Amino acid sequence: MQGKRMNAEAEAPQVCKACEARHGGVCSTLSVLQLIELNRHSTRRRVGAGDEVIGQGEQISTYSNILNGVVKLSKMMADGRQQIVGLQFAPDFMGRPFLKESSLTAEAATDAEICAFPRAVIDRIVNESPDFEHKLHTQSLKELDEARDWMLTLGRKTAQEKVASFLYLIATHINPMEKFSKSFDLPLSRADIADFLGLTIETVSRQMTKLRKDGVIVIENNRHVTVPDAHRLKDAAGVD
Amino acid sequence: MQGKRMNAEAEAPQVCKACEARHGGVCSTLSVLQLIELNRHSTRRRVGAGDEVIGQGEQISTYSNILNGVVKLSKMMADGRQQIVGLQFAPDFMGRPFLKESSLTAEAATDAEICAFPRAVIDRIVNESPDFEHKLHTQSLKELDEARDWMLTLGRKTAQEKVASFLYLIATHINPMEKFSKSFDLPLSRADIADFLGLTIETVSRQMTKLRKDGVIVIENNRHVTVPDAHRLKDAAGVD
DNA sequence: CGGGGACTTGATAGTTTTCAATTCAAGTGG
DNA sequence: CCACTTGAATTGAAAACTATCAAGTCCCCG
Repeated sequence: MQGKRMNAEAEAPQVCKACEARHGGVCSTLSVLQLIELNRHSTRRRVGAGDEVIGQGEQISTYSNILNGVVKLSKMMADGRQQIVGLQFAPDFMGRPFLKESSLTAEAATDAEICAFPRAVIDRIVNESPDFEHKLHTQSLKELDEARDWMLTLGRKTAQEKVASFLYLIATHINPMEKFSKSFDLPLSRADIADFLGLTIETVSRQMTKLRKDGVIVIENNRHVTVPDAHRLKDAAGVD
Repeated sequence: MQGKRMNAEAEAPQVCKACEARHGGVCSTLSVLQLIELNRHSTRRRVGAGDEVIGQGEQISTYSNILNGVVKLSKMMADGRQQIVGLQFAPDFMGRPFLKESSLTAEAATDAEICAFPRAVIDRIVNESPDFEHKLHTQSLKELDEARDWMLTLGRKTAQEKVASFLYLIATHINPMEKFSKSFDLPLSRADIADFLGLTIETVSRQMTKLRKDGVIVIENNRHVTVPDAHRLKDAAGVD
């Protein structure tokens, strides 16, 4: 211990030690040395709800980890119609490896904190470290599974089931510590929920009201939702 | 040359040499030795239209390469509603790495040929060969991009645009040699198209008729489609 | 040539959207 | 502290789109 400075005993950067993304995030596969290297180039950043992290068609210059908050990924058509194609929660990795240009827009849905890395550094680590690519691959596959689940929701469910599916998704993702949160603030506005479900604001509102009147959920202040019975919500969502 | 038999000069298996999947498929990253090893355990198989390759909820015991034909990936709800969440063309790799159970059904849409590998062999090669995992990762990302594009179609496009989008997708994927095929046989029945677009058979039929009457497409014998002007189809699909 | 599945077409019903008005909550400034 | 403004959300009525139900037609195949 006396001043020995072997590489193997180097310490992880202070900010990483306390970082939510290390537990389950992509950084968890990195060696202490890689962590130090990556940390040297990373910038922790706070973004406000509504801020754009990257725009559809822009050059991809950085990737990021989400430390807390919710980020929405969306696509827009030429005439303005919009579809949210994914939500990302801590400790998700954000960015599309191996592509120069982003095919979607990433925008903070809530206030959020992210840890941003220059593209070049990540690309190098991917080449050097198979474990790191494996971790990214695993997350890509998870996102693909989620996207396909959502395709079933978009294509085949009724408005009622769609809204219930959305609430179920949030209840199961908003708090990484819980399997199902019985009470939570919605991270999305009615307009965003509509864009996620392929509905209009009015239809979302009507179906929320119906779920409330049916006793499946309790709503306070428009944004706070309580779910007395997870099974009833799951049934309403049409989930097996 | 005189009878030298060094490993580096071993020959790729005869079947692999002629294999479509080697050109652009995952096998293209393998060394000759790995190819020999993989080939020892692979079985080439012909499946008829409608045959199930793997079922939702089943154990995943094999992965496969598609050599020719089209395979549809679909999800079903408890009450029978169904959604096709992806189409795979040669030389796509089929299977969900790192998961024991399939979350979807893979079924041949047309007669097809596939090259099947036992799960264990692939899993080992993934561990040994970072290039192979990289190739799988790349394909996963491509599928994720396609899934998200389709989410926009499912959530925000009209029936007319959906059908045009489907035809555009087929025209750009049915023949790996062409960027856009002006004439092709539809690999899916009207029922399958409906399940892919989140519509009913009748609506698909009506929109096909409308596109035909508008001169965007020519239909012969129900299954054969000709597209006189790719731009008109693209516009009808609402693609930027 | 007949049977049967796949596809089309028509009429009607149902769901979701659109348009419009209203309520609500939270700030802002007098 | 109370109007007033503003943006978000709810509610209502009418319109539009897609699904459903019900015949037909076409085409492949024996």
